[in-house]
Amino acid sequence: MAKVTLQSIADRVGVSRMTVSNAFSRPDQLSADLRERILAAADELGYVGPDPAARALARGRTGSVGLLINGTLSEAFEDAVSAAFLASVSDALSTRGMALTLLPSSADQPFVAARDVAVDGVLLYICDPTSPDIAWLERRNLPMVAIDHVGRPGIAEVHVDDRGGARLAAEHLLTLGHRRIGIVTLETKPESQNYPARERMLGWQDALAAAGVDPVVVATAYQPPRAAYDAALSLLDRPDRPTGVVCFSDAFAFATIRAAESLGLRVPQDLSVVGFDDSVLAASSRPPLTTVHQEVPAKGRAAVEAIAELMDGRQPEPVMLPTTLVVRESTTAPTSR
Amino acid sequence: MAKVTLQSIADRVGVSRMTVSNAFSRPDQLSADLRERILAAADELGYVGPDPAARALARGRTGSVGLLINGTLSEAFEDAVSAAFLASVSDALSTRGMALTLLPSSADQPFVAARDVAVDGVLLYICDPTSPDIAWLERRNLPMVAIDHVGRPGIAEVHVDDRGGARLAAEHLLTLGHRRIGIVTLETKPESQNYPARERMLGWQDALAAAGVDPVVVATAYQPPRAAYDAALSLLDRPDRPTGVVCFSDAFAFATIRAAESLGLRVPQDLSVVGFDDSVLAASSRPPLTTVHQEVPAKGRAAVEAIAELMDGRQPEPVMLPTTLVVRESTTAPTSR
DNA sequence: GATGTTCTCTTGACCGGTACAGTACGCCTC
DNA sequence: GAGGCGTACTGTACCGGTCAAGAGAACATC
Repeated sequence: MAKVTLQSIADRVGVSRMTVSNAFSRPDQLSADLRERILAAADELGYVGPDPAARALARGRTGSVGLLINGTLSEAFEDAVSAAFLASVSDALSTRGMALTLLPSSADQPFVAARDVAVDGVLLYICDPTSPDIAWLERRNLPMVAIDHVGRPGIAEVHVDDRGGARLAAEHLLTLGHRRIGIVTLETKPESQNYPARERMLGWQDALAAAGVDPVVVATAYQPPRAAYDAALSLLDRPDRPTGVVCFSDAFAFATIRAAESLGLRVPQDLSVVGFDDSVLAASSRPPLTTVHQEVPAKGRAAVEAIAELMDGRQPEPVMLPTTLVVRESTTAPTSR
Repeated sequence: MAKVTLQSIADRVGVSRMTVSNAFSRPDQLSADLRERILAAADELGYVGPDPAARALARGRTGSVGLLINGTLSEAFEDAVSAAFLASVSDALSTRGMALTLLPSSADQPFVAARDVAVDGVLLYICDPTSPDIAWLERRNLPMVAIDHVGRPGIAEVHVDDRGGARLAAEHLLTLGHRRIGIVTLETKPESQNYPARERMLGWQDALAAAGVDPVVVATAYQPPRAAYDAALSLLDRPDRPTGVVCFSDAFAFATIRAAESLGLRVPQDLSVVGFDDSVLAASSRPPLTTVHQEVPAKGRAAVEAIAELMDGRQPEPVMLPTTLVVRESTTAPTSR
């Protein structure tokens, strides 16, 4: 059986191909009656609808937005926060009639998704700004929105108030009376600045410096929960261990709590722990985690909003979403010792 | 500035457009010397590479595979197991030079991704086999692979030995000496049979029936952890409560453990709990969860393998991956009471 | 009754590539 | 030196749509 195209339907009905195209894509351009007949004929011939690839070429839009993530996606998905972000992005896109295409990083592979996959715009989620993939995207002149990290000139931005949130976390410990405070965070390599890690560090330091407290910092390369656990151990397994710890994320906080417990310390009695992100697990963990809440779904929606504006030729305002402290049961006043 | 196409490069170098195309897509078709010159000219003109949309139309392949998930993606992503599956799919695809496009379900939306998005094949992950989206995909004649659920004739399948794994879980409790056994599982609506839920139920029943044990079943609509928690509560908050429980998933098991603890029951001393999936959280939870292990990354790879075979015109064998029991600390012999 | 207007449908060009069947030429073979 | 063959490049016909401008008829306007 020959392939069914607009032309075969047109021949069948006795109209021009363009009219058939309009029947599908611009119903207001023809009479309702004729449209009915065309759709009937199309159905009869087994036509499914305009071919997406052909339409993409003709229209200059593919109807899907890319998401670039550095490293393997496994890492990204295993984190509750990124998973929630992805979900909200995808949901927001679909209400606008677009799909989400995941662009794997091209590291050590001949296939360069950023060059070879058809998309109308790209969200940069956890990306090294110096990555060659971003360079490809720039050459393609694709609209880009950077989430949670500073991109380059010409790249729109959506992020959260990491610094302010971190400040709240540290101030919370200070207000409770803690003075020996530890920080368990992600190592920020100088060349590939992890924006949230840097900003959160600044926020903690803001608050601690204002109170004249000198924190003990342990930082780890990205590989929670194992690495965070080890880092936390090294922080806690010493005589002058902190009474309170602020952590880069909830995942880091959970690792820290496990490390504390393995040393026989109870949270929060012996150690107060503050997370960051307020992931779905934070409320139901034991003890329920005091953490900094960020609006992940709103972040996804804002990113989609921004990319849509760019695709329409407008220039979106940079977005910075608020963070708030959520006090649960993993923090309390230090016991005098 | 005019758009750079193969033609403009061809004019510049003084060769035919086809030769330029070959320089990019089939390097063996021209001399290395000329190819160099063409690439240099392309670079100079700011050419990025063959336009993906045009190439997709001409070649008849888009280079991306769709993933259809029923319901909002939020649900899918929040589950550690599906997230891991997605990650492995995406990684496996990228090594084959393909990207993954997420196709949101069309429920209550005018936009039908299954009809309008350009993909070369589709993975059906957690899909109602009767969904209209699948009907669209069938009309488009796209290769399809169903994961974890029975599709229809013509749809390849990849799943795990749910039934066998469930049997192992139940036999484990029986071997430990449990005789009052509960089941906390997902409700399977008759019309949209959830394949894993049904198969696992069969597996539990296989083992329990063979031992002459009549389980107490509580099933819940899909909305863990809250619904699973409530279901588990109703199971445990009675005088003749079970001493051991098998659960649909690790998430259900965690909910069950929380429910038990809220009633003052200790796991495993007062209640043994077995999960399913062996998600990343199972080993590090407290207590570490006895559960049924399934090879999620292998499942992703197998699905990609199958879709690739279909795209090559071959017919893949149905795949069934093994499951194994992983005994940790959430189960023990029942205390006589 | 000449002059808009609106509604419907058609015409022709174009989107930016790739497939396939040549053609031209150099080299080897006997 | 005719025939055969491999290499390097070209010509033409698609792939299956959409856009923008135009043509013809029906209806309204003055």
